[in-house]
Amino acid sequence: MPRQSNDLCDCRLIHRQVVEEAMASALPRDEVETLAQTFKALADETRLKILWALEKQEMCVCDLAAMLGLTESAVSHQLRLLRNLQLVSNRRNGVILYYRLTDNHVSQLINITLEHLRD
Amino acid sequence: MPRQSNDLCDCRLIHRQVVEEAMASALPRDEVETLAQTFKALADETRLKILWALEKQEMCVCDLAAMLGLTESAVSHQLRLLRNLQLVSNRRNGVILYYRLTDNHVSQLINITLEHLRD
DNA sequence: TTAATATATGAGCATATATTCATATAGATA
DNA sequence: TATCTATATGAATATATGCTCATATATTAA
Repeated sequence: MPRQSNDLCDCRLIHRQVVEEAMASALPRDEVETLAQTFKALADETRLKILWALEKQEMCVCDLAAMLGLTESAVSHQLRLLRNLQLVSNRRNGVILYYRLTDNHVSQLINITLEHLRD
Repeated sequence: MPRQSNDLCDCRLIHRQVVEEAMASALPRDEVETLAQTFKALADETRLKILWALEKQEMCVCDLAAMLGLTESAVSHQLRLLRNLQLVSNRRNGVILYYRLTDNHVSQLINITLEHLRD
């Protein structure tokens, strides 16, 4: 097993040029992280259902809990995650917090992905 | 705490109509699952790097391992996952398996998401 | 056939994640 | 002020996930 300890790695290198090209055109570290973080937000059925519902109308925490059949605590935890990523925002009306999508980027992503999956 | 045991759920129901509308326009179960599965595939930095690289050129397992600084076993496990979702395919040339994207749907999704993140 | 190489796979481990339960907080109401 | 309500949060738990190590498989070469 030919190994080389150079600046690339310490495992086998069959196509050195290919590897160097791939590394040269790799995504910047921060963009990979942000991409992964965004897809992680969408990689959960509960969050997908929440985002899908908020695309149509704003909803409070207990409405979402009722819709999902989950505790309000579970929904609140997920909303915090989505809030931290600025995917959802809320407005307060008295005691009730109404959640909505911050913008339409997320729902666009979901819809585009749906289209891809449907063909 | 007013509770009702009806066909919706057993938690508080503040806006019954809103909840019913949300449930009526909810995504079908299988589409939510497929969506989540797809986003899960993209929700990992290693897999994103692999897909990004394969968008430019086909690569074998050890090339990918060299590029990523991971063991070939780790890469092989991720490739199996991507293969099962039919996001990547391979061709054999002797002992070497060359991996490529099955189609351009995935890279389109990544690129669209990147654009959204950049503004 | 035997040995070597490239990749695949199963088990195990460490970490991440989603939910629940108990409790805290903030605004409304008496 | 005191209390109630809607939501938030921390801790705990169960499950999922990514990687490593050891081993298996498939193709080539001797």
